[in-house]
Amino acid sequence: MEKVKALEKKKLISQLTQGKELVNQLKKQLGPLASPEECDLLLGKILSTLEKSLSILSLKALLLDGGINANNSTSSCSSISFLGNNHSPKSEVLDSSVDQLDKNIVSKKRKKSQQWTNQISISDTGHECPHEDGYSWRKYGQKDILGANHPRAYYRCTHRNTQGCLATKQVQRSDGNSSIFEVTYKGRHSCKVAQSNIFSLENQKRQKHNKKQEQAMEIFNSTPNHKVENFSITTEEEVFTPFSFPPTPLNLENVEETKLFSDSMAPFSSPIMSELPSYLSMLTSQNDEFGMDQILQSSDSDLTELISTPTSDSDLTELISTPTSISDSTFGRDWDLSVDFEPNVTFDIEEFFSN
DNA sequence: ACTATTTGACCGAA
DNA sequence: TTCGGTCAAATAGT
Repeated sequence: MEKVKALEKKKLISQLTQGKELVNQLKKQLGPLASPEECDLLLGKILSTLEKSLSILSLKALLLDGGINANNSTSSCSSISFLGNNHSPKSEVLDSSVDQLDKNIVSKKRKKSQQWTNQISISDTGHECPHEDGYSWRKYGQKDILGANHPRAYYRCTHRNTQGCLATKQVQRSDGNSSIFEVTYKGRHSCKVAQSNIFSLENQKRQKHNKKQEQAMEIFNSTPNHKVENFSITTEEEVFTPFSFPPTPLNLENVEETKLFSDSMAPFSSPIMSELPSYLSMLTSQNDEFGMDQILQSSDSDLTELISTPTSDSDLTELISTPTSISDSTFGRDWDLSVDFEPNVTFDIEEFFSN
């Protein structure tokens, strides 16, 4: 356990140092010759760094709290936010999720909620609609939120009436960075139409990605000093499935949906898949403790690149900030990291690591 | 005509 | 009473 603590501390320091360095770079970028693209890139990296740091801290707090229970089969999920401050309106959503878990613990008689809450922050860096996620949404309301600079828009699945799909989402521009949209998903899609939409969206993304790589290779090869002989185009598997385990079955009752994603979709393919928890990337470095080294084959740095580095202004930068339920027997055992993070946890860092 | 969005009203929780 | 979430009539777009 001591080893793990040292590793955590080292990782945390490394992440924070990296963050500091990136802020310095950004500071330089913000001069008269500032490049918006470069600033966007740096901001994404900074956010990712902070996110990972907080992941480490949150997981540690969670572990201290005895939050992970590998045998627990609860479907309760929640979110963690790294982008807002304590007064951010979305923290209310998070708090409610935590409350919900607490209530579930206190009263086991109560039926467990079928609802899951998720948050994905999307940096709107380019031409793609920041809200485009393959699903078909219908806006049903907008509200000015106290303390927030931007109103919150409420969407529900278009197929609510026709198919009874109860999925909803909330979209709000980030207070700190208005180019970032904070998207909170609530409820699962039960509609069938959405799945084909997502699949087609994913295919478009993959095609774009491959095209970019081909272009990059051409440019690279045309550079005299950078001739590449074995430039292997990364396979879709490598690009889109940084984790080697099947996607999260958010609703075990909804086998069809789960199967579809398992068979054909990558973890980051949809809102559902995008909720792969950032703290899992951190777990990869602790996999000896969790026995996950056979499961999580991607390195931490790989993940950082995959998650936080936009390859062009048309790429969506999905800052995955939401741990959610992971329950899948494909792991060789029944894993369930259905955990709730308290985003507003405060603690003494020295005390934190001295435990 | 049909569908989507806007926006003030309403409701429930805190 | 306040505030976030939803409803539903009005409006806009096709």
